[in-house]
Amino acid sequence: MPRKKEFDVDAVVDKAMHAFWKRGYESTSLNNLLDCMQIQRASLYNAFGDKHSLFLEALIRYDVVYRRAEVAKRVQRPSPRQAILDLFQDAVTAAVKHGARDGCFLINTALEMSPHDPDVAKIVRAAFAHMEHKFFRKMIEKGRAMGEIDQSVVPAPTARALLSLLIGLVVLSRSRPEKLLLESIAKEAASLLPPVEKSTLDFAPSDRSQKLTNALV
Amino acid sequence: MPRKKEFDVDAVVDKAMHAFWKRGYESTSLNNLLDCMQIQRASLYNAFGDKHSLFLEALIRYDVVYRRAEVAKRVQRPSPRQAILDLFQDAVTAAVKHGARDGCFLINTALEMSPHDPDVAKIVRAAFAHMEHKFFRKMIEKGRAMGEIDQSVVPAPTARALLSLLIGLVVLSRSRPEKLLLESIAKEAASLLPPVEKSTLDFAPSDRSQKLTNALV
DNA sequence: ATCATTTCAAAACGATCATTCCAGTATACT
DNA sequence: AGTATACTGGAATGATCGTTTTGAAATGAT
Repeated sequence: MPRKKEFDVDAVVDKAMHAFWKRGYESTSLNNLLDCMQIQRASLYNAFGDKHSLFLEALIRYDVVYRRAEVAKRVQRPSPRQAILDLFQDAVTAAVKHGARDGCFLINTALEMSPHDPDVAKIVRAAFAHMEHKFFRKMIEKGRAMGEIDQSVVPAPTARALLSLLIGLVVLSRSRPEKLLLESIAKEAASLLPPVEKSTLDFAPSDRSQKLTNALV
Repeated sequence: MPRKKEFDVDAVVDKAMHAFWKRGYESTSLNNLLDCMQIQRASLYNAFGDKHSLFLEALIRYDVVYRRAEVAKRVQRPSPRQAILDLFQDAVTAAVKHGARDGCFLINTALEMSPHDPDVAKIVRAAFAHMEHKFFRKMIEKGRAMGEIDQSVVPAPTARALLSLLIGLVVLSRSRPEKLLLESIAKEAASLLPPVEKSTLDFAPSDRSQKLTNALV
């Protein structure tokens, strides 16, 4: 009966996602979207309803395809502590690389729309929570259990601090994409994750004093 | 010869600032602005040129009146370390307080406009740099000199990390304004600023292990 | 072949956008 | 008094916004 759809829905949502990612919601016009998506007006309204619904689909797609899939890969890494530090390093590399200055779609959206748009707020909240619990906290707990991260590191608050540090890094990268600056932030993440102490002392010096400590034992 | 201006320019820029702060640049229409500023169209264009110029004035005013004046007050505090921690605590309090959910005008703008607007980018860059150098780094150096912050804390990278942590906190507060979550981030700032060790050991344990360390001496 | 649906292409909708222009009036200087 | 300027209150501009509608061609199942 019906004629078959002639475009790949996922593919055009992906294109819309990149358009919204680059310019935000308000600054991306329907004409911009149609140019990027290479479909007709009627097709867009038929497939997605309206601009706002399309945006939600694009945002969810970003969360699922870009963030959660990425997290799923990284959680399998053998060293949880290194997985966290690598995430920071990769964020720096991505921010510095030419042409990749659009930051994070979720963070951009969190500021532009979350406070005024409940639908968006819900997605953003869930995405941040996922990153906090399913990556940072999980990796810290795993690292502690493996004896790779010191027991003095309390998983929940440290996970939050790492998320906050990462978000700050991404925000800063949009106005100051200098590798040195961003890298020194990434390095501070390590300070929040002191490795287990090999010394016989029953307390844990910070990562910063690690060298001196090792000289003592 | 000329008739005197009948409105206080600073006062109307201040009102425009709050309008832009709340909704961003694109979502704030001329009519919105006129309603908030309580002046006529002609007066706005005569006094400021156009919307974009008005925005720049509003952004500069926010930086100078809100951020730099605030920093100027805080740098005079007797305890540099406490001044930094208080800044975080105050950020949490402001974010949680009802009706104060608009975040930071500079951070909002950094994401909405910086990548596409060189004029804005310049102001934002300078504002972040001011916060980093004239507050965080300066306070760390002062704290080290006073013997309040451990010598193992390297001022420049730690200042950057604290700025990043603060920005992350403010971003998160817009989608997850839960006091407990934000407070635990604020507390982690202390981990980056270990106080000087009173023990006879010549290395510095982290703030986290402070309690155990004190039990030893 | 018929009919439902999707496609393409374009026009048209009403609303809103930033900006300009206008006439009329009030104020402050020479 | 005269004149330059800033005010008020609108109207008007041209552009763009998101969305709806229209009409014709293409497609797929009964």
